[in-house]
Amino acid sequence: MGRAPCCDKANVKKGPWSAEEDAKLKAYIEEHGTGGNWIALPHKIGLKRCGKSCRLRWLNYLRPNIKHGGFTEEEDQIICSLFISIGSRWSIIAAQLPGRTDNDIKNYWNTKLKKKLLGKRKESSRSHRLHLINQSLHEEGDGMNHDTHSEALSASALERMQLHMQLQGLWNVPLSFYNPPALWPKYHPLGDRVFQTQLTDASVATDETAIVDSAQQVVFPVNPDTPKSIGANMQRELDCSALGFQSPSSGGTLSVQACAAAGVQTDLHSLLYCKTTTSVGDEEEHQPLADLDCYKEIYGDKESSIWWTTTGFEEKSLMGSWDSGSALQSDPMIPDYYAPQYEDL
DNA sequence: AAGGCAGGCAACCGCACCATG
DNA sequence: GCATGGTGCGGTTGCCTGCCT
Repeated sequence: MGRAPCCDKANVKKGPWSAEEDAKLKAYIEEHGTGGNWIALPHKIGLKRCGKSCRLRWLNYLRPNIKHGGFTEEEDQIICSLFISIGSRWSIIAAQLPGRTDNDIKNYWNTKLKKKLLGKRKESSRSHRLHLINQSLHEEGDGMNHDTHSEALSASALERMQLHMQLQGLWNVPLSFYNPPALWPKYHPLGDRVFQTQLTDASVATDETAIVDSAQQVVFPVNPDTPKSIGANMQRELDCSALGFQSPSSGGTLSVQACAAAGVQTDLHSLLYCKTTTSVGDEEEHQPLADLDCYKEIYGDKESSIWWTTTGFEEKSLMGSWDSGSALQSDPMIPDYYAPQYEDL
């Protein structure tokens, strides 16, 4: 037996909000706040809406300082960076983009960014290759149930892996370079300071708004507007993985990551906008992605080529020959999905 | 001009988490 | 420790709009 519904579904209005409803809700909340109870709120103001619907409307549309559409290139890069690292944690991603809502970002990702990055590819070919991969893992691995393994490869994880491969294939750098914790502070309003702190003194962790890891090291500054639950979620993320920086004192590779942080903007930018920047003196040279040698090598010249190539994925994953900088081993989040399988290869 | 189709977006749904008694 | 209610979140749905044939 399921739990009781939060409202009387027969007596609540559904569908698009009218201007009058918007005005009522906005006026009430601006004057009284939510009162800490969304369920009771619609009754107070005479709206025949579910409390959850009111909350959603307020958070995604009526709330002050909400931005709609017009995502900037920098925002694109932040979204992509974070998605690659943490997957579809839209609320966490939204917390890094002031004025953006998780719903907005989710829609933007699903309708535009994903297509931009992953490109058009033949679904059948992709499915076939995934089947081969799963089959190989099943045969060579620990005898894990094939179906179970397939299910373990969530769509989100697959997309993230694909993005990893895109980046690695194009720039031939260890995927650990894309370790986003090195990026988050960079992008965050507070980030420069925190990031500099990382570079100079890993022991400093005085910012009250920062999340601190078990070693009392600042690993991520929390947006003051971030709901507590989001902060808690992020803390869990950080707790359950090696997401955080490796500090110089712990023998980490911060300088490399710092370089990577500086470079990843360019990399993602290139993927997103199909151009690459090559420093030639003070000049920047833009060239179409399809003209790049590495692109041709990976994707081939023919339009029918798919991005998911032997050189890009299968060779490494099926033969268990990931580089020392292997994405799946170094990415702090990927192991959630893959580690148990790859350990045995 | 009309019908089909795909993309974009707002909103809904169900589940998980958290606080409280 | 358990039950209950409120909230947050991600996935999904369905409507609207513009484009194509």
